[in-house]
Formats: sequence, structure tokens, C-alpha cells
Amino acid sequence: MTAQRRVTLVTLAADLGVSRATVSNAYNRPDQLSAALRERILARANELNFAGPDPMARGLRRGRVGAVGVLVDQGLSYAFSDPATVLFLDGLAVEVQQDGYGLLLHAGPGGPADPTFVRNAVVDAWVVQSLPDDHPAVTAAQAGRRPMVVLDQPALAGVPRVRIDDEAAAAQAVRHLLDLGHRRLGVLSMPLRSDGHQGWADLRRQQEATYLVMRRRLGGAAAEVAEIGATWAEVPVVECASNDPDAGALGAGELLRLPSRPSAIFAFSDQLALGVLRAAADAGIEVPGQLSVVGFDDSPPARAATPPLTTIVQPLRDRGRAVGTLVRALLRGETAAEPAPYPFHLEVRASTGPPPEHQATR
Amino acid sequence: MTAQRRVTLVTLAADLGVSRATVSNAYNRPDQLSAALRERILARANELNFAGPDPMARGLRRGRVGAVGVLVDQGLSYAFSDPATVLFLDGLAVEVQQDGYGLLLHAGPGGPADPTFVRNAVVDAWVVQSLPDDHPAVTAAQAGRRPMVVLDQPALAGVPRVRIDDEAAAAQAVRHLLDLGHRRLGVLSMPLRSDGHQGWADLRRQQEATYLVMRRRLGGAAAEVAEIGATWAEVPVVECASNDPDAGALGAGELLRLPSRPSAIFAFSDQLALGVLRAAADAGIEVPGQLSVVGFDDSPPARAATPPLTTIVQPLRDRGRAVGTLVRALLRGETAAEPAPYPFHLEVRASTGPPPEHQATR
DNA sequence: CGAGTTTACTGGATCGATCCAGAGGAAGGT
DNA sequence: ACCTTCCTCTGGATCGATCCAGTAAACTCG
Repeated sequence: MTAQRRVTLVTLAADLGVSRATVSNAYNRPDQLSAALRERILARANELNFAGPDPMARGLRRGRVGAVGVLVDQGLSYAFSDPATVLFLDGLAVEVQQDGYGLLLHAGPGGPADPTFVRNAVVDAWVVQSLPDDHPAVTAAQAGRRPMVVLDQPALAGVPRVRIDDEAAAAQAVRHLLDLGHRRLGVLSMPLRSDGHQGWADLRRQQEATYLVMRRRLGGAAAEVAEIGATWAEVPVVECASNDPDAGALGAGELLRLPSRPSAIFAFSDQLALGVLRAAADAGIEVPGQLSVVGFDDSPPARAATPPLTTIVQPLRDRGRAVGTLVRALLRGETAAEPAPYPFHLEVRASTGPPPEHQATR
Repeated sequence: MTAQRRVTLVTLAADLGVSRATVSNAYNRPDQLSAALRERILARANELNFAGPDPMARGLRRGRVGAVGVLVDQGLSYAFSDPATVLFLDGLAVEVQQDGYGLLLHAGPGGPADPTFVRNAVVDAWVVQSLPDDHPAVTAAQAGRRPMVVLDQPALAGVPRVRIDDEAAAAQAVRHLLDLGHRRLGVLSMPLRSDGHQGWADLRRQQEATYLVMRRRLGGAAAEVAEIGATWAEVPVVECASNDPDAGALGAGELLRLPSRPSAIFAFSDQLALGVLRAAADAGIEVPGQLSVVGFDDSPPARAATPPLTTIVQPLRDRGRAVGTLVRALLRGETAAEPAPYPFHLEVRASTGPPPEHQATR
């Protein structure tokens, strides 16, 4: 009949005639009280339906809530639809779980998290996964003065970043195509800015891309093209509005309808490359006989595709673990040095071969 | 030179010579103080690098931290690899985001969350997505006396559950196959218990399944088989250790190697059904000519498969939203009634047809 | 011009725990 | 018998905010 207050440490302590510190110790420091009393406390707690110290209050006092906030580009379903992202998150989750941290994900319908939510989020640290340079959510997260680690982009002063040498990787992919004899290249890029643009990206748009990784890859590809004396400005670059096979197929369609059709397409992600394969199949273009395709990431579907994709291999899950390791170190109060770029390599599979014009001469 | 304490409301208040309540109001109730003072406070906050009230402390006082904990079966990468789960999470995330909540995911390597983490998790509510009846993490979550909503399973007294009528859905799928003339059926089930078993599931194991949904679907299928006077015990049921195409292909292999090979396989998820398609293709068995396949879920890959899968359509993202709506209601203090089962239907596509023995007579 | 209302701001209580210095008593040593 | 050490247990301070009752001043109005 009495007004039923919530059961807390104090309720229990009063009920048992002990101090609340003792009850707290029963949960957190079993060595600080006799086993008998501890038993009695836990038993009574059970009777009173007390589930243990409130995580929130503990969080405030201890300064740790057990959550790592993750900022991903676009909505959750987009993020989750890319196996590369999923593997990253999995590696990250497994790693931070070792210290009892979970992942907190915010997601608007299609857009990334609102800065307001970022400011109000109860987290111990932030992980940023591939956001553009100027993203407001990143700024908001930085204002919170909590440990932070970035995957790939953006580059932030004083914030460790796990990445590969995207410039070198792109160069290597292009070099592979050039070595095979290809001279009519096409590039299929992920978004260069987050404005939903789908279609041609001229030099200016390339240079002004707010996604650092895209600038780097374009730069690496351009350097390699210049190497053989060709002009980068003549290489058609199509930007996809999102990173999925549908957008990739759309973009590939534009490249394949060019009067001077590319004999090779370098897609900046496997998701897009899968779209290229689909577009080629739909148009009756043989891969690699009439068209070579190179991807990026080495996500599982790339291996399983028909034909299996030649792609840049970057250890996706390992990079997630690496980010997790850095987060854990920062949360322990250690200062994490900027790690060296992660290793990568080009895995040549069946989606690339010599261009049609060379095949007769072999 | 002085010991640099963290900047808090008090620091700011002292610095400006106002009360901390006023500073708090500057952030939370702009109407409670003059615009001029508010400006002054915000400006000074900026100078002192104060990012706004600490979310943790606010969480304690307000009794709300803006996080909904999600319990999923198996590890994150498994969960995320199933498009059905991803769509569910997306719908859920979008819905709870409207009230500013994010999703907190815990994940061990392959296993679901440890009860300890559940007890310590700083969340406002729990969402349980398809766990077995007796899962310790669920028990731990219930002990926390926070709002809770279940998707599909387990059924818990007093906890609203979003689901479809799995018994009726399975019955309908089987009825479809029987109507086509199939008499040699095979069933490919998701895990019946979380013991990693892969292979035949006898009647006893079927009845003792700890996954409610699987019991229901098996029951629905059995009832329909009994309807035509056949014996359920003679229908081969293979259980897959996990819900992915690889396990599905493995299980399908066992069914397809039977002396009396089934002419139709009912898989309890599209993920498994995709595995069946692959196994059939590898074995040179035509679908639907020599083998009919029915899936469950209507996930995007089911539509895109070759041939497109006949499957039970349940609105995946909508169910996520429905769970989110219930969570929001509970968090507002409303009492949410157990919702009616969600609608479903059988979508007949190209993966089912009459059995081989009937085709000649047509 | 005085009563009533509105506006702007304050300080104490509170959310539910953990930390830490220390009290009291039992055990051990000489 | 006295001092020291160890083991249990305690109460006050604290984490960083929000809530709420209340005060003083400014404004409204017949």
C-alpha cells in the first residue's frame, strides 16, 4: 500500500541494516566483506527484485558507461548492406567487447546522425567510419572531448586514423590494367561529396571532393595514367550516388554507352564493381573478354562473383580490430600513436585480362 | 598552472557569476532566461571548451540515456549477414531515432551477449530479436525492469511481441507444394537449439526445439502434411547450424543425396533457400523442373535469385518499425498491448512448379 | 499607486551509485 | 597486558547534471 519506490542500494541497505557501501561492495568488491554477509545481501537483493547497481549511476560515478559510439555514413540499412562495413563493425565490436564495451549506432532515415544526437549520446569514445571532411557530426563528436579513432577519413589533427595507402593502392590497380595493355579506362567512384550526385565527375569536382579517400584514389590513378604519357582529363569518371550494386550498375551503364567504350573499368569498391558485372551481363558484354573490371576491398561477394573479381585486398575485419585496439588503448588513458598504413595488395582473379584488341595478336 | 579540472556547469557558473541552474537553462530551457544572458553563457562556454551538459549526468538525473539495447543471436557479422535482420534493425533504428534513441549492440565473437554485459549496459529499453526460450541474456535483461519488446521469440509473459502467425505461414507454404502435386518433401530448418548441431533432426529434437518460431513452423508444416493423410515422421528434416547460404547448401546436400530424393524443399529462411539453390545448381538439378524450393522472409536476395524464390513474405522493415513504435510507447510510460500478428502471404515466383512426375501428364 | 502578474534568476534537494579515510573489534606477537 | 596488524564495515564527499519551490525586480492595469 505504501508508495512503491524503486529498489536501490539504499533500500537494500536499510532493509538489511547495513551501509550502502557494503551493499555496493557485495557487487563490486567481494573481498571487502565476509562471504556470509555477501550471501545474505545477494539473497535479499533477489527477494526484493534488485537487479544490481544501476548502470547509469555507476556510469556517472565511474566515468565509464561501456559504449562506443559509431558514426557511419548514410542510414543503417545502407551501411549494413555493404559487407565491407559489416566486417569492419564486426571486428570492432569483437575487440571492444573484450573490455565490456558495446557499439552505439544512431541512424536517421538515409542520413547520418544529427549533430544534436551526437552531443547527447552517452558514450565513452567515438569511432568515425568514413565520413567527409566537413561533417557536422564529426565536429560535434570532437567537441565532446572523448577519445576518438577514425577509419579511413576524415584526417583530423591528433586523432589516430586506421587506413591503407589509398593512393598507392589505386595506382597499383591502374598499373595492372595498363600492364595488360588497356588504354581506354573508365573509373567508377563512390560519392565525392554527399550531395547525392550521380553521373560524370569533371576534374574540378574530383579535386573538390570532400571524401579524402576518393581524392587519394583519384590522385593515385591519375599519377599512374600520367606515367605512361596519357591524359587523366580524358579518362571518364562516373560518380555513384551511393555505394551499392544498383548505383554501380547505373554508373557502369553510362561508361558502357560511351562512343569509345572503355575496355577496363576500375571501380572504387566491390559493391560498385558488382554493379559493373551486372550491367555488363545485361548488355551482353563479356568479362573479361570484352571488359576488364577491378574492384576495391575484397569483400566476400567479390570472391563469389562470376567471374571472381580482381580487387584490392584490404583486411577488413582486421582493420576493425585495429580501430578497436586503439580505442581500448585510449580508453585506458594511453596515448595512441598514429598507426602505420595497413598493408594491402592486388589480388588478380578472373575479371581482368588483356583488352580485346590484344587478344588476336597472342 | 593550477590543476586543470574538467569544465562543468559549475565551472562556467562560477566564471560568469551566475547560478548553475541558469547555465543549465541556457541549454535546456531558453525561455527561462533572457536572450542576452543566454548569449553570454553560450559564448563563454565556447571559449572554455565546454561542449554542453554531460550526457551521462543528464542521463542519471533525467532517467533517460537515449539508447535501446538490442539482443541478437550469434555474432554481429552473422546477424548483419542476413538481410532480414538488417532490414529489421534499420526499421527499428529509424523509428526510435525519432525520439532520439540509438541502438546499442553488444557482440561476442560468434556468441550472443554475455549476461554480465547485459546487466551493466546503460540502456533505456531492450529489444530482443529472435532468441531461444531459455537464453540467459534475456533473463538478465528482464531483471533490469526496463521496457522490453520481443521480435518473434521468445514469448515472455507481459512482454509485447511482434510476430506473424508462423504456424499458418508454414502451413500455407506446404499447402502450396502439396497442391502442386509434390509428395516427397524435405524441410531445411534454422537452428532448433543453440548447440551448433548440423544435420538430421528427429521428431524428438523437433519437439524439444528451444526456438519457439521453429517449433511453430514445424507444427504448421506437420499439420498440413497430416491433412492429406501422409506421415510427418517420414518427412526428412535437416537442421542447419547457422542461418546462412553456406549452411543451407550443406543441409540441402544431405536432402538431395537421399535415396528417395525430395521433389520439393521448404527452407525456413531465404538465406537457407539460397543455399538450396546453390547446392542444386552444383549438383546439376534444375529448379523448378526437378526441384521446387520455397523460402521464408522475402529478403531482397530472394527476389534477385535465379530463379526468383517463391517465399513467405513478411514485411521485414515494417516489423522493425512496429517494434520501435512499441518501444517508444513503453518509454513514454504507456502500456502497450500485445499487438495482433502481422500479416504475411505466400509470394509464388519461379522456384516452384509441379513435380517431375506430373510434368509429362500435362 | 498598490495589488496582481510576469519575467529572470537562485539555491537546496535529488538521481543512484562509488570512493576513500577511518572506526571498531578480533587476532597475532612479544 | 599492551601494541600492531588485519579484517569488516561505515558515513561523508563526490560524480555532473536537472527539478522545483521560491524570491526579487519589473511590468500591467484599473
